[in-house]
Amino acid sequence: MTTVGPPDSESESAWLAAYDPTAFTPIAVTVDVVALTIRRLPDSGAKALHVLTIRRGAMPYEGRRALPGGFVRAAENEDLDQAAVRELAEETGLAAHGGGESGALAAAPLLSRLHLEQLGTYGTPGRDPRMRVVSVAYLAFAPDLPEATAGGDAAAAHWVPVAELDPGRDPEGLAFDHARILADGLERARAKLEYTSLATAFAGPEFTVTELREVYEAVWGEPLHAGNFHRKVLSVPGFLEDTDTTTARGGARGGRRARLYRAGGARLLHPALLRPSREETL
Amino acid sequence: MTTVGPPDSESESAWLAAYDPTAFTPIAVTVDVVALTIRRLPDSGAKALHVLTIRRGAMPYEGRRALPGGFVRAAENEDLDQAAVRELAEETGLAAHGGGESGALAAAPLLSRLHLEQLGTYGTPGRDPRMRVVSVAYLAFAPDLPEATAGGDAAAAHWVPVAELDPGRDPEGLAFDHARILADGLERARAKLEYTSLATAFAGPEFTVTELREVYEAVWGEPLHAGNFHRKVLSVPGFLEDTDTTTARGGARGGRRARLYRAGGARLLHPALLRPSREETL
DNA sequence: TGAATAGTGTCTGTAAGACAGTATATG
DNA sequence: CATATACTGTCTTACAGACACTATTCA
Repeated sequence: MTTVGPPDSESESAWLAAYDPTAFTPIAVTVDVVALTIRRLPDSGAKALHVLTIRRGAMPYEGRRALPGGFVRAAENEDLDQAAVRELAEETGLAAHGGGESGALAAAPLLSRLHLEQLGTYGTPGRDPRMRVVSVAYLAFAPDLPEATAGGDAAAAHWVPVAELDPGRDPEGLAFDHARILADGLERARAKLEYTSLATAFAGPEFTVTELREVYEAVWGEPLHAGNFHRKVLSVPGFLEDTDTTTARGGARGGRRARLYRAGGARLLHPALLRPSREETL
Repeated sequence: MTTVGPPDSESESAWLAAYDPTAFTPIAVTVDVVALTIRRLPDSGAKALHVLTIRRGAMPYEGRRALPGGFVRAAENEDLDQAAVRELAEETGLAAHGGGESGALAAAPLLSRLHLEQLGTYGTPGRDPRMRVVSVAYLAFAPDLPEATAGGDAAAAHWVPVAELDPGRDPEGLAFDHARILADGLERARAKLEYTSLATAFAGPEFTVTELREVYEAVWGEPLHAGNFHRKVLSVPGFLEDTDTTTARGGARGGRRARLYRAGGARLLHPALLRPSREETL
């Protein structure tokens, strides 16, 4: 650290006025993760979008669902992205909960197909009743992950269908402002499917066009025309790459075998796959 | 503030382990603002996109350009958005620099047509050599503002054509990671022009189609076909609203008078106005 | 063989871009 | 009138959605 002169409180060039607790109101920095995956509903067997939630084990909002998250470990020089990966790994139990700095690294292989991006930062005073907390929210997409098992905490982590958390259907709602964060994350995810190849992050390394369509249907929450979808995705350059293989079997009750594809190199889709809805939404 | 039990360091439900300086590495929270406007270049007279910058008056990066920004005033319960507006108002001198909590409010009338949105959060360890700083970046769009005058600080604020800050043309570059933040802000602005009515935020309350086209050309940095642009923007429902008036005069060297429009109610454009570039960008 | 699933052909309406033309202002 | 600027017509190509059709596999 370089030593600098007098404070200049109006710009980043200032020294923190702080280190004097009487003049400095601390702000805690946390990360929260909206982790999305697609899994079958236990009852209907239909594929639906799920979000990872925990049960809070302490006040406030004790017993309520919340998004996984926690403090950024500034003392360990932890980056924001690292903190998000670490929290996700700990909550899903996908990495040994050995704690310490190895957490994020140990998770790397299992979470390798994970897509992670920053969603936004939520820092309204009062969003946490205890103190001033600024939370950097992340959005994570992953292929179907194993049932989450709580890390070391008392909190139990579970995949919950996003439809169950819909305001109105959910009597209690998520803790803090997490309902808002989730809503922002869902809108971001829905929009990104339109013009990026993100949907492939929800699928395995090889997938059929039908499986890809089910991803779009689960995230957008509406059925798509199978035939037109098929022709459209194959016409986008660089989106899908043919593996020249097919599934081993057709449908359970008959049906043609489906061709297998892997994600192509394109990250931006031209032309885009626009959502059918949002018409006359004036 | 509610009193809670023992710390549970893995989730937001924890008390800060801190207030004990030996166990707590503080993180400073700041806001930085990418403020964009469109003004004529002094020499050519052409309209170009400008960004607001200050000259740093203290180490590190003393004398270098930087984005305006500063600490969030946690002690005053300041919201992140408020902090961004306050910093912008102070740096542009658009509000009395009376300081204190009235800063943001006093700026409201003058900055009323301002569009402000969160851009992203930058918190990589080491981005500020002095201490750990997490900065929430904001993107602001405004019609041509008066020449910025430094607030109370020694720093001088100026509108700079973004082309001058292009890596390669700019020998020294912006301080900290502000070049990256600016690049992210520009890409966001360019993308948002495509599918939102944001361009009208750069224009006055009433404007011609040609003025609107100049906004798109300045932000995208490439010429557009005047005729096709004209027909296209008028075909988007809710984008433009006819005022049934025209400009007082035609062009300086002859030419028809242009019809005046104001921004319509639509915030999302259907169909979108896609950038001509980005073709075969595979 | 019948049903289920995968994939294709074709038609229609909408929209983008190229380009040329018309309308109305200034000097 | 020459010229500059605003605006419109029309043609071609591309793409989205509707719908019907063919292809292949399973029980």
